[in-house]
Amino acid sequence: MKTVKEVSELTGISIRTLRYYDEIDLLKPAKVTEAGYRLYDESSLKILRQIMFFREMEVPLSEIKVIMKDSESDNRKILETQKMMLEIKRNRLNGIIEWISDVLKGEDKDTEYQRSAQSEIKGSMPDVERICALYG
Amino acid sequence: MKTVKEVSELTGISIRTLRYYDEIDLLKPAKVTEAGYRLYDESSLKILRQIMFFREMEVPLSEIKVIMKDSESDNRKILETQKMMLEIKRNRLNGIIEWISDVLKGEDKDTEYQRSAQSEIKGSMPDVERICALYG
DNA sequence: CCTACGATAACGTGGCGTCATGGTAG
DNA sequence: GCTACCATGACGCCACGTTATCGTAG
Repeated sequence: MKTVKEVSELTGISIRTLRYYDEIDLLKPAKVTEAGYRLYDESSLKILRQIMFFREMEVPLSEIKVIMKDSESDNRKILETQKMMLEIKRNRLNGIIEWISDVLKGEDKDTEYQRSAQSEIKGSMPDVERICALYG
Repeated sequence: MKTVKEVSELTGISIRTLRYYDEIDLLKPAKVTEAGYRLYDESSLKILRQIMFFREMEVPLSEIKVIMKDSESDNRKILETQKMMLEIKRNRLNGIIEWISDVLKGEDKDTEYQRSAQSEIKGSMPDVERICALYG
């Protein structure tokens, strides 16, 4: 049985968010103590990780709730749904990456994209650092 | 010169959002008519598409503003930043897909994941339809 | 008794959606 | 003069972050 702080540290989900998920009946604690303390078990963690996944896929919490209820305790079904979503997303990414690569190639020959004042890779791209900090 | 509705239909960005981006100085219209009508040109559309990209990558609008200002008119730099972000994301997706595949394989032999009441692929996975409608 | 951690209000924020009300272009 | 579009408030919503205030476990 884990407290909110322990779960938070294990999963990266904030305590506030755990409270909120309890409030909207998305993830109820496995037990609540006399004093009202939320306690989570292993099964809670598993559900929470699935919630985290769908959230990363930008599925609204209301929809996640339905999914989790529909496929209640059918782990394989959830995993297959997740795998499918990931593959769709990866394929889309590959498409965009190819497209950008083409544009970058085309830009060297100045096709359709006007090139800026020589580009010259100035300052080794400070943007990249910003993004990595945010995103990597 | 395109009106808000035209831009909205071309890009899928709502009129409200265009107004909001104007309001927060993220994307100002190229011109404003006497009567206050917002008018956008080709360059506006290009910028808007870059904004859309970063938004899809979950970069907050405040950060997008900085990026767009930093790399002002340096198209190649923005594109390279975007390509890098996409590759990072794709690689992460591949990792997760592999992981799920392993879990699904392992589950057949009942390793570590308890299998649900036989799974039996019931109803050809209604979740999948939900997700596709939302997500595909 | 102190400190670290728990709880519940309750208000704030980002990124818009959604009216309501009124001006404008063709 | 009608209709389709434009504008500006202003309030609503989701998914939390952030105090503020108070109880509790060790």
